[in-house]
Amino acid sequence: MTALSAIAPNGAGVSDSPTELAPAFSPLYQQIKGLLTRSLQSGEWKPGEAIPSEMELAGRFKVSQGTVRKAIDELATENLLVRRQGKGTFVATHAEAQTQYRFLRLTPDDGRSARLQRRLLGCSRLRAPKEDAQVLGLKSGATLVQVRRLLLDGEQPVVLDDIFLPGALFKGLTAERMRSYVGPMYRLFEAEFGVRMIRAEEKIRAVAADAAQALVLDVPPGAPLLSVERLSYTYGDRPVELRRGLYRTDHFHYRNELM
Amino acid sequence: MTALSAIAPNGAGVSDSPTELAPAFSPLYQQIKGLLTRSLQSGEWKPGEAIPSEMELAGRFKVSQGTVRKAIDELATENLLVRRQGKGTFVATHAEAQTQYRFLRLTPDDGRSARLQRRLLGCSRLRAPKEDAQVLGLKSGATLVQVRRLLLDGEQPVVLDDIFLPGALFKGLTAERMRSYVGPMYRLFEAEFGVRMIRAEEKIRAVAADAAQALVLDVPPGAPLLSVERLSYTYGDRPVELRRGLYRTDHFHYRNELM
DNA sequence: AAGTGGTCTAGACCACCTG
DNA sequence: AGGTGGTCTAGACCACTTA
Repeated sequence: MTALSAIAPNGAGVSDSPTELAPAFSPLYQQIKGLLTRSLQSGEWKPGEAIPSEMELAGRFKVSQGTVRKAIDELATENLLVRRQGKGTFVATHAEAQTQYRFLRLTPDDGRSARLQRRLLGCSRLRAPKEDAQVLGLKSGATLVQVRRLLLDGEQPVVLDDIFLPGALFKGLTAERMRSYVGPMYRLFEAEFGVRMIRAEEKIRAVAADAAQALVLDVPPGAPLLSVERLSYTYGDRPVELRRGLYRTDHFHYRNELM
Repeated sequence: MTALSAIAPNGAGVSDSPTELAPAFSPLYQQIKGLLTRSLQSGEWKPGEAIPSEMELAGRFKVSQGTVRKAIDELATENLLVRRQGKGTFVATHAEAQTQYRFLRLTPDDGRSARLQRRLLGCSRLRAPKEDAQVLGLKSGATLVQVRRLLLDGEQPVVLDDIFLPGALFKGLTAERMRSYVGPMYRLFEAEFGVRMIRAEEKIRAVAADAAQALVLDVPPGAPLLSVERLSYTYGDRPVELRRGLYRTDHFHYRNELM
């Protein structure tokens, strides 16, 4: 029997009093979705790998193909899975060119497709300040890895940012390791540390460059910069990365689509 | 017979040579989606109204309910339709509280749910500059309506923006009409002019306030401001509104979700 | 009770990819 | 040719709303 057999058809398991405001009803495909997510989370299927076919999963879970399909559909629109007709369904990854810089919304004002270069300015450990610990769901004083870096368009600096990661999840992350790595950071994170970034929230403000920032970004002190604070989440909506970035927007802009 | 009867099952209508790179295959539900979109576009079903039930549409188009359902599903995720279990499927609108300020991404830094007040600073007609005409898909020199307004949080100005609309679509739009209207602009546009905003693209930059802007927004000249340029689209991906806004981000921030 | 959307099934067939 | 995802159907039943 599968894990599903324990769940009553109407999801009546725990709560059966209609006075409760609990979910009280969970469609089969949602339960399947949960099981699939758990397999992703546990690393049973790794980024880039194919998951079992719809038919096989249907057999495993003792439901029809259509039900599995609907579960996979939702995971695909959430960018956890990628469907490829004729080939299979794959665990999403930050490896492919298409999804590589999915989270970087900075675009050159002209149509160019600039590939920004990375320059590491520092990598150190520190005790998490109360506030940072809180947003990352850590105890204040927990160890953080801080990575400071610069992104350049040719010779011109464009982005200066600090990346904060829970030390417990990123043991062994060093400047050397990152310098020798070509490709997006998020690819390194998922491949080397098993932490895959799923979604992120950003808070954007306009700020004036202070003296130090101005120097690094090669702008006059007081120049307006875009401040971008990003909190990234992994499976199960667990926050695992905090970024504070400063973007020059004299030749680039942050593009966004509202839907 | 319905409009569908003219479409061969394999979409083989026009192009049948496999050497072409044309779509060459369009699922039934996509065709249904197109027909539904046309009905929305033509105003057959107005914002807020219910569209026919799935069964009725299935009968009209001579397809199964499941196929209609899939078409509606996609239109619902694109926010063109809203499903309400037990009641029906409705044309989306900017009227409801939930979707009212869907496009305004500005949020107070503390958790408050600030309701910004609108103050109209001007409303005039002008000939479209070449660039503006181009992004709006108009001939340069075409008439534009320009609306300048200020959004305030209590006494404090937060947003200053200019709205540019094609004059041909917004005949009779006056400052009086807008002043007497309570509720979101986009609600007025869809209710009074039949122009419904579906989605938008924004370009965001950090800029320094010039003297005039600083005065209106009550900040020192040179203060950093968020520049937000928005191009809004209606049915059929036709651009119909250009906005240039300046946001104070000393107590607010632009929030964004990356997925 | 009747009507609506929401779920689930079983089966057929199509489009795409690979060996 | 055989496997995978993608489409479509017909029918059953469930959940929610309204009258």
